[in-house]
Amino acid sequence: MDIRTRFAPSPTGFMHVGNLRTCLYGYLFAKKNGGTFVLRIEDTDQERYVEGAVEIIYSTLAKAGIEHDEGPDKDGGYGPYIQSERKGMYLDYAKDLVAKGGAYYCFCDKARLDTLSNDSGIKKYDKHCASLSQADIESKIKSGTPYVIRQNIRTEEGGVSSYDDMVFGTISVPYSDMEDGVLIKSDGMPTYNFANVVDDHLMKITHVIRGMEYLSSTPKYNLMYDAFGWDRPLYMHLPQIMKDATHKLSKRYGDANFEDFLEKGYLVPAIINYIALLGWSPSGNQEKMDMAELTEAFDVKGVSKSGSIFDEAKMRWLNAEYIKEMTPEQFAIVAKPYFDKSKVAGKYDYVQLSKLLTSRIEILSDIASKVDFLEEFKGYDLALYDNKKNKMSGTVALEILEKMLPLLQSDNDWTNDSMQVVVNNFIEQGEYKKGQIFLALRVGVTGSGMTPGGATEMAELLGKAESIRRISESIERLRGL
RNA sequence: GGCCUGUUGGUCAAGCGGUUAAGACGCUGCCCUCUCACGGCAGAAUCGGGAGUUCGAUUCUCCCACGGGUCACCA
Repeated sequence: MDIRTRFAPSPTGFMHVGNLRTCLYGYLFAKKNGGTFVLRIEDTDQERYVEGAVEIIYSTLAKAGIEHDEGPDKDGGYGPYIQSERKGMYLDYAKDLVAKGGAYYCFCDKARLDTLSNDSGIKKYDKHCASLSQADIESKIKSGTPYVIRQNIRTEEGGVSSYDDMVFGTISVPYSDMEDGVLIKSDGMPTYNFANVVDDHLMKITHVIRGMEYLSSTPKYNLMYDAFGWDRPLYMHLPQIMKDATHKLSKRYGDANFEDFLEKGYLVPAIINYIALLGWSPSGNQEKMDMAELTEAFDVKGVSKSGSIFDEAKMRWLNAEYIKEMTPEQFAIVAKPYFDKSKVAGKYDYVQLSKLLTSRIEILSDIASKVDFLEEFKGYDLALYDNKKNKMSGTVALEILEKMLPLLQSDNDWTNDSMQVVVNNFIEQGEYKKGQIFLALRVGVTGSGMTPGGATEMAELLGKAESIRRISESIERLRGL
């Protein structure tokens, strides 16, 4: 059997990571099994439609590296792939279902429906119109009475609708607990429940992979497949991604969108890798995996039943892992926008900076805080020279800097290596300890207690002229102590 | 409230009747080291509760508690 999965988002805004994960699993499952991954846009709800949301769906998939085999832009023979373009067909299917006894016309108006609430305020349709005579139905339709088409759950037969979910196992819901839901709205449009079943069948979807909010309504959908005489698909329901123990990650928090993470400086492979691990665990111990590895490793057996809390700290770690394996040149390219926004914008060689940053940055937006000090030399705290362990103080630093200045001035290469030679020669004179010398130099040149690299690396970065100028300035300030 | 469903360290999780209850993130300490990182090593920390079944339960059954989902002419 040719496996076909689909991702069927509604164009209602940004791509939430929960949706992305559902999409990812559908993609991985299809690719793992040599199947087809279909993209279908479910835009039957005009009220929730958001301008530009469809473009976001395309761009997200493209950026994420999830390539669909069929979709609105890739006809595979099962189109159209946009639900609103399919709207003409649903009514006929609904009528067919009525003919087969799986649905019926309902003419109840809102006023009557409102009277159906039970003691706890929960209403359930009472099948009032299920028993209408054929003549009644025809005359009401002829007279233009608005109607909907409802699913006909054969509650009178008793029974239970069950199916085997790929992750949750057997799910059973008694007919008596189901309601005759609306399939076709009074405007002739299908509801999600109906369109979904019809579309999945027509598109020959074999495995329906979606969030677990559909877990308990799936038996109802299966009854529709049965009534149509269609084969039921297999289902893989996914646990939720939570913000904390009691709240699921939602769009309301605004920080759970794929785009937001990109802006914060997360790398696409890291985001994909992390969300793949949320709710699924590979059989081995390897956690860092690219798309190809994920595809190879993906297995329903590893999908968990319980919801998982989104842990940004772990995603940061993964992101850092991806950054660490980049070359300075590669890093400089993705980091450029962040360098440009920092105080060092345009003043330093980004590749040089990148050499120091790849092992010290977790996400790209950390860049500014790591490099801004380069431009914040003036007025630094002279107490930075104090260090008990090295018996260091401003006084000793002054001596060291005064003696080092001429030595450094004679170094014309001004590379990390050349300066190492100069400094090592000075160390060998035995007058000061290595730690004291480097501390004096590092602070004297950077004005910072913590730098992303050693003293000579920083000096190389700043350039000879600027470094000498700064050392001189530091000497002046230290003399004033 | 009815129905569906879940519950292993702070977090992600492995486990599938007998284990010293993996691994990862985070955290703490040590080593490396001119600071910061990286890297290496070590450590603390977990089976929601109660009944059963069993020679033996984290694993099986039931009940309870606590979460989550669902109950629209939204998807």
